Amino acid sequence: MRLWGLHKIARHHHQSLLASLFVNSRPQKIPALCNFHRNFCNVSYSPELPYWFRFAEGEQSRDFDSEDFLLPTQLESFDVRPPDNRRVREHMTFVQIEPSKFIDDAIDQISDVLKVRFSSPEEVVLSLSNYSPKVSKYFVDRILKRFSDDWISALGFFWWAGAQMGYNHSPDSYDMMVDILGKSRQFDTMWCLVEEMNQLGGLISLSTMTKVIRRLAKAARWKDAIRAFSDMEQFGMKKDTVVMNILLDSLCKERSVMRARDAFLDLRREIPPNSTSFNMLIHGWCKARKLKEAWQTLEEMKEFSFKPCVITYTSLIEAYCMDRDFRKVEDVLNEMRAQGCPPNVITYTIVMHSFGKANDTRAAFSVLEQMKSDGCLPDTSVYNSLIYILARAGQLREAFGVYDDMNEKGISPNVTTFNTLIAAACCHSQAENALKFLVKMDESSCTPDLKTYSPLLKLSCWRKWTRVLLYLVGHMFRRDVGLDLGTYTLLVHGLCRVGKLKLACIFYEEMVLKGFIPKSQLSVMLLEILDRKNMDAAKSRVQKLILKAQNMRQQTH
DNA sequence: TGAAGTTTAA
Repeated sequence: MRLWGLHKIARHHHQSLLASLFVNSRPQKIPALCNFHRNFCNVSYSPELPYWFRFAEGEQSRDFDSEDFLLPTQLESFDVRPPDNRRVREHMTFVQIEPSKFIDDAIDQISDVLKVRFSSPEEVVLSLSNYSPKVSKYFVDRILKRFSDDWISALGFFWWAGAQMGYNHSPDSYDMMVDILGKSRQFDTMWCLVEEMNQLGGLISLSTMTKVIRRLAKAARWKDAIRAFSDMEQFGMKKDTVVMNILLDSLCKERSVMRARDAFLDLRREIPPNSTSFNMLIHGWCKARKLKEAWQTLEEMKEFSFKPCVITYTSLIEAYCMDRDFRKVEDVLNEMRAQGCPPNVITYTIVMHSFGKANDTRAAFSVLEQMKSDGCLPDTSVYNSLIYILARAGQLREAFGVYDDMNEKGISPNVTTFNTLIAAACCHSQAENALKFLVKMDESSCTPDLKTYSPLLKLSCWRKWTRVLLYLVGHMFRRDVGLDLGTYTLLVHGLCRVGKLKLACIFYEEMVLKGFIPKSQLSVMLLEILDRKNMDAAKSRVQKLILKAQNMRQQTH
């Protein structure tokens, strides 16, 4: 039996967008794919509809052998280049060669090397020793971003690149590397790198320490986070209010207001707090739904002779909104006005949005009116919220209309705008519209993220549009959007449900190899189905992966 | 990501 996803593939034989999905399949072996290629070139281009989608739609009922596919993350060449889609769509069949293509090719070449699972960064350096592309900051940052959840490859590459003639890492790239190590909880290695930055001199900045502190707090290493702050002076940095606030904020955001408060009580004797310090704490209490403590902190704030501001009150309002306590919301709004501190766009957005969430569309709109009559100019977030509220109320057409409105009024959409639109369309099974927005997004300056794709992926699973699904995964890879645990889970689960077991296994395998630990429910489900279908080879392979995942779990705890 | 808001939950 052939191993999943391990076929060698030829480089560059197809230049077309969709054809890249099939790079791995050998046309002479699979007639359907030959037809595909021929059909593809003759498909008439309709500007409204992504052409690849039309094709995929016609194919929805046909199954194919997923053994003939590689995950796009394993493909050598996958021609969906981010900034250049307009030209691709005009010409449809061929991507023109750009000067930047050479850099992109070099990036791909190095990526191919890095995709192998190495057991140490040293091994990575060794494997890269035969390569000598021209290294630049752009180059390094692209690779680091792409491998941001694979610290071994990232670090090995980082060392290798730093050793190239005529190239020195920028402080920025160092910070990225520090962040990657922190994200994968390689704290010893992270500290070594920070030490190196210190020795080289002048590389450690506030942003470095911010990353260190936030990552430690996120990993529940609160004491270490506080220690990192206390030891900052040995890196030649001042412990001032700004940094203390970063510490407080990190602790608050990681669901540990109590610790933030303790640290605050401890530190405020040596470092004078400012109103930001108090606002952060109040926000922390609000997020933890400890309204009493929030109000207490507000009193303390006054004792320190800081006046509560819009931000202070807005945090409290948000907390009451989460409780759907709209009477209290009104009280705080009135208090704000009485204090000469009127609500702003953000305050109103929060209130409007939570009325929308509570399915009270009318109330939401009356907040919008109030906001306008108070002279607040609606911004992108307000429009985004409106789109969400309308879509939630089933008024999809109106929601899409808001998008047109924005463009007319010169308010630029952002990632969230597109994500909301795409999610709304998917939610109402309007795949075509969802994909249209994805294309529009490519034309705009917004870079998609995971949230852009997850509703689309979910829908493609549902509809059994395997090709669309694979296309999307390739699209993600090209834009350096990595799959996370949730997305892998969604894919494996969805694919199992519609009976695409081999493909589900491929994703499952990649998930484990990337170091994600699947929830046991997922593994059990996959095994059960494989068992029922008598897919013994697949089953034993999955069992091995489960063992591997269990070992990983033990290592991290 | 990071002083407050907009995307995601049966």
